[in-house]
Amino acid sequence: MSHRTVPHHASQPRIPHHVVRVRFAPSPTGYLHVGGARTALFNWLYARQQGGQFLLRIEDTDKARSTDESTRAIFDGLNWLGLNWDEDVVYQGANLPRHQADARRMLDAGAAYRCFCTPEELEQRRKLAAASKEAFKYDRRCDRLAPDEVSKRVADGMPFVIRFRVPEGETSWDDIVHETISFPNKDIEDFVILRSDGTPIYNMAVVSDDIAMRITHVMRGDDHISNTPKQIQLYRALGAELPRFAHFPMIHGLDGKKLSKRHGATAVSDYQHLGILPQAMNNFLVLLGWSPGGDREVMSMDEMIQLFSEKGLLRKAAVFDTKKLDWMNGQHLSRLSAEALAPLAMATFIREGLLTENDPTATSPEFYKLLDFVKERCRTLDDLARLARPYFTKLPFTIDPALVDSHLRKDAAVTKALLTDSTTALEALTGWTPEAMEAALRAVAEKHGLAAGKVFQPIRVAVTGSTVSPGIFEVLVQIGRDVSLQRLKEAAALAT
RNA sequence: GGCGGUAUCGUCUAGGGGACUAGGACACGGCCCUCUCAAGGCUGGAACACGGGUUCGAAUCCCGUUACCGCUACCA
Repeated sequence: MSHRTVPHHASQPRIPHHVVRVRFAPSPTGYLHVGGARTALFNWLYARQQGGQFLLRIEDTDKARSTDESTRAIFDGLNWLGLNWDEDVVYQGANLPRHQADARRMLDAGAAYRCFCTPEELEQRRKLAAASKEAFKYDRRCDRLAPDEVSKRVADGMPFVIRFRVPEGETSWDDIVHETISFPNKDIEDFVILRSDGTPIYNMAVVSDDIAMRITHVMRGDDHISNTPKQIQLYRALGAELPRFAHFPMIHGLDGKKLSKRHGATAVSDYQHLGILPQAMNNFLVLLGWSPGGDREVMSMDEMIQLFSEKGLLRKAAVFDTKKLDWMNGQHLSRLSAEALAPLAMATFIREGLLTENDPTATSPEFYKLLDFVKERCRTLDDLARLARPYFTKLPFTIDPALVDSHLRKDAAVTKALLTDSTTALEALTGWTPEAMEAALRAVAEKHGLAAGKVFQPIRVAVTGSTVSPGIFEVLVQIGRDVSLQRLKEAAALAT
């Protein structure tokens, strides 16, 4: 049986055929999860590198599961990641008339036929096949109906679906990731393209939309590999040029199973709220299923665009193990200039009460200096806010009671003496410089017969309220003379 | 069950017939640096699923087995 093509006369916007057009087509049935984000990222990188277009299509045809809230979550996630899309968002549900028209064209051209079998009958036959351990495949009985009989049933108002008649032969394509993949057509059943209520089935809607959107490269998860031969048949029957296909490997959970909610944080927004930088998230995701080759790992967005290649695409599913994400975030955090980091850290600093909306200090040289001061020892934005807090000297300052006990009240007498001597020594300084402080404080340590660290650590706790900070002299400079001395005195008072 | 896909350290990966006593990164251990914590440096343990071929030679090519994953709806 030879397949017939349907003339394609819908008018299309004129787009040079060499321009790459890719799309991300999520269904709005939940948050944007990391697997979807990775697919979006790959498409975006490819488009940006090729100077093409990255389009967004919301596949909202499943009215029961789709929500506006999910659509917003997808927008928010993509925006946060910086994966900006071109042109208007396409809502699949709005294209129903075209989906129906395309199905109709195939029916009229004889590439598809009406099927009057009810879901119940089909279910029955499926069970029967399963019982005798046979693979069920629709037996085309309705394709053998006489034309008169078909007309009669239609006239009688009998409900029917439209099935695509899969021609004989073999369907194969040159996948960008997998090279040649091929399916014997005998293993593809005559699939439904239009339901009895007139709405399209997934494969129908996708192909109709991808043709209309002039998609040149369909790049998606490899769970779509077995949909591809069906879609290729549809392209052919519709007389449309085939896009190139790329099937990316899946992302699995730690247990090797398909990633799902029970694997913990899988929404990109989870990581946003955990203080992860968007570029670190992208960097981490891009390495799941792609490698630039060699030892390259930490990359800026621009570098990713430049380096992204078909050749580096992997075929094996990757396990989503976020241990490396924290490390990667720390790398990006320290490499970012304070000016670039400040806006990214804004939300966290506001949440932690260090800044307010539109705070002028957020763009001040002092603030940038502070970020540079602490960023290297941070892995997340939360770390950054925590470490920066002691230097907001206008804010109330308290020392964690647990630290008061462990660092000030333990050996209270010695600690008190150390703190008061240090305070006196620092007060006597003519210049508030690291060099002068170091000399003075090491002298204090010597006087007490202690290692310098034994003096520095109580001071650190006294002035930062923490056991972790940059070098203590720089800390004292950053905090300033008056506040430093004041905090030292307060800490000494606590050491009893 | 049928069809399709995949298979290198715990994890992410380099590797595309000899350069492999298999490299890097995360994580873990040790050491160095050091006023704490990071960062950084050095270092240790840790992998080519199995079996057949092809070849002078295979992690790399072919076949099979096994395991895992996906699809198998009038879901997307």
